Amino acid sequence: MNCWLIKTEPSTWSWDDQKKNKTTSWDGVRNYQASNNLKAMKIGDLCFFYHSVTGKSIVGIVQVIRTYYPDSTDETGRFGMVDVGYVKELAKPVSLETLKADLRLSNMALIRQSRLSVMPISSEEWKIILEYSV
DNA sequence: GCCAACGTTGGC
DNA sequence: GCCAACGTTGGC
Repeated sequence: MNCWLIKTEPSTWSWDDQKKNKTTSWDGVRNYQASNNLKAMKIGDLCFFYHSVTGKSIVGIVQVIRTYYPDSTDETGRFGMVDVGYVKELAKPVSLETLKADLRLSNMALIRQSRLSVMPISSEEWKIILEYSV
């Protein structure tokens, strides 16, 4: 199983929305690198749910429930999406500041490539981040 | 196929 | 609100 981190601006789609709706189509990705990451996701893969701009924290975990398929909101037909379902909320959100302060996480794409919206997370990184969330 | 101009993302 | 980083577009 692989682990991921997906970003969203709370004004567009927030953790509260996710909690209320349980599942959602992760549409709107318009970047090839991010889209390729979506394509590599498998059913059951876990994703950290990150609030960008407002919050700048990992707030919860979702799980892939449908693999890559065409994004109906993309007129060019170039990009796809996956469906994700609510798994759980972190007891404590993990802020970008916290992640940046831990040198073991300094290779994370979240830090090195701030504009990428879908990125893989190594199992070591996943574990470290989870420890901050309790 | 190069690159300038432009648009977008997201941290600060 | 600003701006750095970076992706995309389109003229040549």
